[in-house]
Amino acid sequence: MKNSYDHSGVESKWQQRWEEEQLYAADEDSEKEKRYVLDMYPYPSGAGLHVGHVEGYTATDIYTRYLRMRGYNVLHPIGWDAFGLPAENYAVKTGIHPKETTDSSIKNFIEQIKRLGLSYDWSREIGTHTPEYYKWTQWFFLLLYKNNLAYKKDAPVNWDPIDQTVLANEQVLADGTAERSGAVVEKRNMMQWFFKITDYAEALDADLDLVDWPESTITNQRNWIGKSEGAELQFPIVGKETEVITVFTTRPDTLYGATYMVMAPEHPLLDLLKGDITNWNEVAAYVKESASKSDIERSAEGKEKSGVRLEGVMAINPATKEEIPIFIADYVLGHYGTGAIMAVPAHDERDWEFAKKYNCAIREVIERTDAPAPFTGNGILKNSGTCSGMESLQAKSAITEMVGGHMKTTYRLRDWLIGRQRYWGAPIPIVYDPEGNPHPIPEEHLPWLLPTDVDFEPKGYSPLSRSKELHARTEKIFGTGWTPEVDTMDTFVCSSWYFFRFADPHNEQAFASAEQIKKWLPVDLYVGGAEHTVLHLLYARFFTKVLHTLGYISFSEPFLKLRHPGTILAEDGRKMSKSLNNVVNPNDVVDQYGADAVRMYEMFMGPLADMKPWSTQNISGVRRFLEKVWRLQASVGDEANATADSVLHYTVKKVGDDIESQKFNTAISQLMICLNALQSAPLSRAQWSTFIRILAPFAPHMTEELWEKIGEEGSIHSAPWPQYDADAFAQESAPYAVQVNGKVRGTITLKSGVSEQEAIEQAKAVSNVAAYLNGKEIKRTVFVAGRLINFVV
RNA sequence: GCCGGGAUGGUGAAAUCGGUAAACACGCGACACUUAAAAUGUCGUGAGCAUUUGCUCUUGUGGGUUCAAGUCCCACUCCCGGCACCA
Repeated sequence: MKNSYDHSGVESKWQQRWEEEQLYAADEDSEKEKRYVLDMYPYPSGAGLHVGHVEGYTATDIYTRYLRMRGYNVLHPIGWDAFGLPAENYAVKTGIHPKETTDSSIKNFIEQIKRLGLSYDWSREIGTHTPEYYKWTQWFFLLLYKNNLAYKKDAPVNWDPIDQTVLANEQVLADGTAERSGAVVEKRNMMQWFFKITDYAEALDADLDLVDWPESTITNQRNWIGKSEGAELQFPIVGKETEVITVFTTRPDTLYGATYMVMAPEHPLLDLLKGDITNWNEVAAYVKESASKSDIERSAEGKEKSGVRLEGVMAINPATKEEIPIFIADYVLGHYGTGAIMAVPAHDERDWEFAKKYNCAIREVIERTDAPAPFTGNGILKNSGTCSGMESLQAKSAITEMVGGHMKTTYRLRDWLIGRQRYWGAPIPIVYDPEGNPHPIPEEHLPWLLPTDVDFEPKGYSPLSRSKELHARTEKIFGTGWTPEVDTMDTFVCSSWYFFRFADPHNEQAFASAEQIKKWLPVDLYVGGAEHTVLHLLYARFFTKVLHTLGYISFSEPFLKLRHPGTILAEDGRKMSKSLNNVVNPNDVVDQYGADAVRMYEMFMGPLADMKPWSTQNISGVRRFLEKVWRLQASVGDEANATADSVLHYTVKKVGDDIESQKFNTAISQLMICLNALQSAPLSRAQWSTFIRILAPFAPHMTEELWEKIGEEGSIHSAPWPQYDADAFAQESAPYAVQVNGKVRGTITLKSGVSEQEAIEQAKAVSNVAAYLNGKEIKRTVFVAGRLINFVV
């Protein structure tokens, strides 16, 4: 077609030239103000890029290109989250080494990304599976280990029977299935490596106040951390001088209503009381049964609670001095609070239910008017000794103090299990002496290489244990009888610090130099999927806070501003999936419509954060817009299009503002409005130059070609963003709505400086309005400058 | 159950501070160009009534505040995401 725009020729021409010129490399020596714009680096899957990647990457690319034109020194890097299970599972099936599949997937990703014209600084590319990178992942492990933030513990853990590895709590969904494999997770007791993220629970919660993140992401993280303020109280045990039961409660004000106690079946005190418990067989059986169940299984069995009373032992309510019975029940969780509770059946639904079933005493200690029990609200205390008559909120600290307890904050967050019984990950840099004690591998032996002489078949224990090379290496360096740690690290460890590496990707002395970190970090804008709310985004914050406390960095939050692109659904409104055969492949649409059109379409679909369905029909609208732009170059001459000038100035402002707030859909609308205006008459070279420059971040290839065609030197993407003149679009006159009783009855055009009186005068004269006002008394007149006049009759 | 977000034409959506709802597109219809089609261009397009200038209704449902509500308040329905025996 003669008139139409040849996207493939133009796009490949410029992609090649940009690469040769390293046009998008961040400038280390520049004095210009920095900006760090980051995409969540992808897992390089065999399936290649999907349209969801394109959405987020285009958003940051537009923003990045805009910032460069505005004179910022921008860091916009990309890399690969390259360790992980899909490649390893593929290796199990085919025998092809994961490194091979990963590297070929990366190659494919690079090709696809380059075809989209994304302006990454390729000189900073990283891959977490390279020894140069995982050397520092291991260094981070040792840093945490040396600072008592990494420990090994025999603990009940989540076991994924399909992927044959343990998982972090964050990788198990609410329904008890594994986030990755979909398998129902089993509970196992295993010796495992943990990071002590709980040390940072308070900071992780509090510092969410410091960041500009989506509200839902902040709340979800808060929920996960689960901060809860209450009190720790001690209940003596009858006949025991040394032992007490410590409980955590958010309602110390209801202490007088505590008529029994419940401990988790795994509570350590149980062993000490063993000799006094007369029904030990029954108790032991219950403990054994509940130990075999995961938390999910415990709660999945419905709200029907079970428990066993410890016969022969009693506790003492420290407020009433009454002797009260003790139960064990699996609705009390061993890992939360102190693993024991005081039960207040009158004012807690769970305790109420349990008390009804096991015939426990129920005593109301809060005044209330309505009958149905239990009452969980606040109110005036009763039956509470000297505290009766107090307001329950005030009584919290008073009662706590009275019985010698203390106020206490607890968190739901648990430590991060980082060991994996799989091959394709960074080896944990630990060796064991012949007695089995762990020792950190000295830094000079890093990177501690992932051995290659292993079969990948998961057999319920780590494939690295089958590596002869790894064992030989360990003995050679550390001595006979020494053995290597054979678990590898969760890939989320690799991604917890990658954004630091981009600042200084080739440094061999440090994970990144202090100067380069200071120059580039923190990240100014971070864009990526919302599915990482309690995974990557929590872990990366944890690592950052550790570096902060240890004095490596001066800031405590890694990502100042975060945005999530919404899911792109298939044309049928369902999720894209291979099995539904409704996946849109970016390659195909780029072939057909060009990268510029695909980029602009994805931005034009709707607000970045919204879930939106793909529409092949709508992409042709954007393509049509680009063709109109292409044809407009024929109308460029010496004379300006006078009628379009104010629109053009306004568009410069609007597009700039919208890019800064990531409202790309309305920016594109405005560009369309502007084009429609420019088409009305021939336009000047200056107008054309302005228009293609503000279009450049969206359609980088076509605008670069047009820039060259008007004989401009250098790249349009290095050209300055145009200035606008606010006077040019200041309205000399504005249309006013004329309302009678709030209903529009006519419109008039008034000069911008019009007086209220004159406006009212003219409004009354509008014939349709006059008819409505005829013979009626005007009770009130409302005048809103630039908008409307409203007569109330 | 609790927390967060949302619901606007046939479709994707827009609407600074409460101020003419539906911008910009898609689709559809008519016309122009063409032997014809495609492409392109012009006009029209929330619903209904009247068709001439107009009138009535309309932003999930029901109330309220206000001269004026998509926007603020109260109650509810449904959808999406998260958490869920967390004491």
